[in-house]
Amino acid sequence: MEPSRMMAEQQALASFAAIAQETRLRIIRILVVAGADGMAAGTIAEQLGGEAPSRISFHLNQLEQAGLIESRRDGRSIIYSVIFSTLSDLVAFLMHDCCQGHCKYCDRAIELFAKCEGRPSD
Amino acid sequence: MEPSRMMAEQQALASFAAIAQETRLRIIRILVVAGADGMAAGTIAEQLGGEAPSRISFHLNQLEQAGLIESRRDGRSIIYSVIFSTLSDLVAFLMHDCCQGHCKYCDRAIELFAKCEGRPSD
DNA sequence: TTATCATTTCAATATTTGTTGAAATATTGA
DNA sequence: TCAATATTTCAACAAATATTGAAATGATAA
Repeated sequence: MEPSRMMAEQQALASFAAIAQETRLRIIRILVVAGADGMAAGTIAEQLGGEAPSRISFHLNQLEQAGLIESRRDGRSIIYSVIFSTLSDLVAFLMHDCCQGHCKYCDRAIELFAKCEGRPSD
Repeated sequence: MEPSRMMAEQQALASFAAIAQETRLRIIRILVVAGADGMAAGTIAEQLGGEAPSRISFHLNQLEQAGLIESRRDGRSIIYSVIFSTLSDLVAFLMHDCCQGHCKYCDRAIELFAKCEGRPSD
């Protein structure tokens, strides 16, 4: 993969920092399951066991700043959803760090992974 | 992949925190290139541009605590090397978070990636 | 047109993480 | 043994991150 298609290091660092936190990793997992529909902030908080709203809001904001999730308003609620391409780029970045791009298995694995992006098996 | 073969969440959190730092990410990359031979702490510090030894030592320790690298003494030097299996498990963990394991592409990608572990193309 | 609901923002505080320089430890060679 | 080398450990400090509760914002419904 050419460097131009690789996630920038600063973006990768921000993404790793974002998911290196228990609550935020749980949020990502919840949103991956929710898929393209996304989920309201309040529903996420509920699934997390009713934590303080300001706390959830703080972590949602961290994830959004890192480019891992995005939000839209729907009536009173704010709906968050995961940005699969960022997650996918992050996996590819980590793979390349691991094998330094001189392994045919990784290139093929990245190629396959790019076809996924959270969609169910087809 | 069965949950039993999956990296534990706490291990994943520790690994993400470890690589979510510029100096440490650079160390990982240097050590991936160094491969199985590893590299002495001083040589790593040199490649990083001659930072304070205590600082490098601090970050090497963080990476070792997270299970991403290991060390052995060789004379006066301490040689660090990357633990490819941890890196590889981390990629697999992130992939599963992304697609929740219901995607055939990911399963195949993980299978391929497991064959790599930093070895050059063969 | 006010009350309520969903969420964010803010300020205070607590906690964790990173940096620095000096001193300690371990190994080797003179 | 003594000096030099390689690295870690420690204590002090600085900076970044997380939590809390209260107040502010924005949307809807009575």
